[in-house]
Amino acid sequence: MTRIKEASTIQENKKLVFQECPITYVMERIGGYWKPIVLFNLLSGAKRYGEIRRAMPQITEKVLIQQLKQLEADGLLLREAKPVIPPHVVYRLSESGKALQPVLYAMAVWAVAESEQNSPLARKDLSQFPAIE
Amino acid sequence: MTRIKEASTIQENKKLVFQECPITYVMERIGGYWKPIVLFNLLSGAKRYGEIRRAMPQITEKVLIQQLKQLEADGLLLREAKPVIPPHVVYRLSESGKALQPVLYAMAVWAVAESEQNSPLARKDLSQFPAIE
DNA sequence: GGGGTAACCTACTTTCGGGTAAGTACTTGT
DNA sequence: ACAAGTACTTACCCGAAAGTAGGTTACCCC
Repeated sequence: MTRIKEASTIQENKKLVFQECPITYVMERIGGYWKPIVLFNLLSGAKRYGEIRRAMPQITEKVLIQQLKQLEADGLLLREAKPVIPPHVVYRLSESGKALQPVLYAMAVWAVAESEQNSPLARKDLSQFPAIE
Repeated sequence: MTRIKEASTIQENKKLVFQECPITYVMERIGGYWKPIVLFNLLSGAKRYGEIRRAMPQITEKVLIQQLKQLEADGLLLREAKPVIPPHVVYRLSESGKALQPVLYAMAVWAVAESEQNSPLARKDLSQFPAIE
């Protein structure tokens, strides 16, 4: 008699757990590789699309747009487009996005401490970590 | 004359940017959906494999093991296995892992504030957020 | 000697994110 | 008349991640 695995209710469980684990909530909103990096780039102030792209040469245009759209739909940043030619689009953090500053700062502190341990050459400092506004 | 897109050097760029953006460093080590959640569950202390699994019914066994292995290989947690039958395996945060406590705490603070805004019903408090040890 | 238990492992399949490359609309500059 | 700039969009493809389902070991208990 082969028993059946109890893993089939995972999709149900997911919904319940959102109410339990705060980190799960965070991952649903800013999870993934790129979103925190985009948010970090906007911490220092509103930027045009092209500025963001040049600040992140690692990401492809397609994925950048996609991440920006998702972050906008998720209420983490605001898109302001002036109807001119050539287009002029500015992205800025929403209030929810600004509220992530402590999270990103804590990440940066950890990153600096860790990379110092691993390779003392790559020493950095946080003196000019973006504040808000 | 069709010009060639300048996106072909993305793999090269990625390496360079690690030295520039601290958030990128963080994403390389704890990026992805599950890793922060696993780390959060270990913040309150060492746990057996089965405890972690029961604490995270959303994740499949396969993926949980995989994430634990990756976190171990990445030096974020330590695995201690007692050679008994049935097996007895304990996972605990390494020093690097413990150093993530402020990051996870900042995330939890944000999550609580945000979920209060969105649905005042889901009110939570952080009074028993895991300290370390 | 059959069932329970703990911490896995393996094979298979589907899904999804991401990479590459190119095109578009409209204007300004030469 | 052509290139350049701006903010995208589209199509195609690929590999990695994740889900599903089963198996394994070796002991203990009844």
